[in-house]
Amino acid sequence: MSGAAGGIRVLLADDEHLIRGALAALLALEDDLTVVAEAASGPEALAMARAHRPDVAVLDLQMPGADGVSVARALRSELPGCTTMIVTGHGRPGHLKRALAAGVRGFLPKTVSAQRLAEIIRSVHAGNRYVDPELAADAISAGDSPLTAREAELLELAADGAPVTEIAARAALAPGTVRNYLSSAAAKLGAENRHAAARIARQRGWI
Amino acid sequence: MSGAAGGIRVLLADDEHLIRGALAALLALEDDLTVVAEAASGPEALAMARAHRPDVAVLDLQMPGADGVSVARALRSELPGCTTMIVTGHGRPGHLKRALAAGVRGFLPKTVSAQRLAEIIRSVHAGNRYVDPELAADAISAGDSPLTAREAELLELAADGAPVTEIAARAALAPGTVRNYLSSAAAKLGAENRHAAARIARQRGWI
DNA sequence: CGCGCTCGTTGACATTTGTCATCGCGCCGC
DNA sequence: GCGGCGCGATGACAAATGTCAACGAGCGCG
Repeated sequence: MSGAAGGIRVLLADDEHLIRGALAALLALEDDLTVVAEAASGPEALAMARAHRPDVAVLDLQMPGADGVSVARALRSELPGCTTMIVTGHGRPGHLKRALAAGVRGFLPKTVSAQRLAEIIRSVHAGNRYVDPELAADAISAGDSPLTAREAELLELAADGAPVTEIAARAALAPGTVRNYLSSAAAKLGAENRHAAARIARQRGWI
Repeated sequence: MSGAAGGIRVLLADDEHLIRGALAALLALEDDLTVVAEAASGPEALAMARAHRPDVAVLDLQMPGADGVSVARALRSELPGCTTMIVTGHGRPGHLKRALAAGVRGFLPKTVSAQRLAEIIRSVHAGNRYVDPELAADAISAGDSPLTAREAELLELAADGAPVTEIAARAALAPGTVRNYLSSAAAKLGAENRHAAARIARQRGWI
């Protein structure tokens, strides 16, 4: 099931051409790694994976269409033999949690070096897991989301600054109910108001 | 004043090791480009520029310490012979405007290819300017900030969801005054309230 | 100079938002 | 079955926020 003579077959997905191309060139220097496909969006990454059946998929977290975690989840069911890794610029604790739940085997920030990335690709391909220590520490200290499903949902609707009446309309709820949930969410997050709460929740990756 | 035998001397500043390293490797393949220094933060970029006096400085917009535009401004006065370029993941219209005001000669998103980047480096080094067409269109359609200095200042203080009283204290103003500015800013931006206004202003790069 | 203009500032008033006490519902253990 | 418990929902009340009209300071212009 592993790569052919060329070594480990890698899929690279990142919407930033500059980075993707540069990365491809750099990984190509490693004898045992072969970049067999590149993609600039979530759907494209999926299509490429179906067509080229890579051993390892290196996915950016933020891509147009579908984020890295969604792609990883889809790959897990469609191509069980393909190991997935997430690479991200700014890692939010919640993302890491969701990524691991989606079967991702590696999670690291873009601050690592290319050589380190190559090592990690080999490592996860060999069956190990790798999570960036700092991101792991953040995730642990941030802990689980204390929000109920309803609270998270309403907080997300409130995140763009919409007034309560609009949120109530969109959620088909009474305005008072909405206020109550948001108030509760803000209290749990230690925020002064729902807007600050939304910021915190987003920062932690909880919405 | 131009580069020595090695060609155009380039400084690369980006906090993402992965990208910076990969980019350096890729640019090194071009005969007429030499990466003489790399930096992972704003201050480091400045120090490196002072030490190595590059012909062209390629700066990421978002870096720890000081953003690319600040670095460009500092370089403009300290090393007039050094041409500056900004490379960014998500370009906001206001950033482009500020960058041009800071004397930046090139502004492009990370979605361009490495080869294109090399061409643009040569072009700006030759005295031309380059602005990504799409970013330019965004900037033009977004237009100038309609906010007065005070409005922008207070909107920025309001951006993290702080209550009005706290903003008033930080700005040494009466709460009513703060409300009035924020209200005015929200009206100009077509927002329902100050939080939505802050989002819009940030998106447009006006704060 | 005196005029009109804009910006910064303020307090009074209406509206929105946050807090609280309360109620109904479904679920689990006993 | 039934009492306790947590979640979802609601309205009354208090506090924060947004809206409005107004005033003074600075500035360009006839």
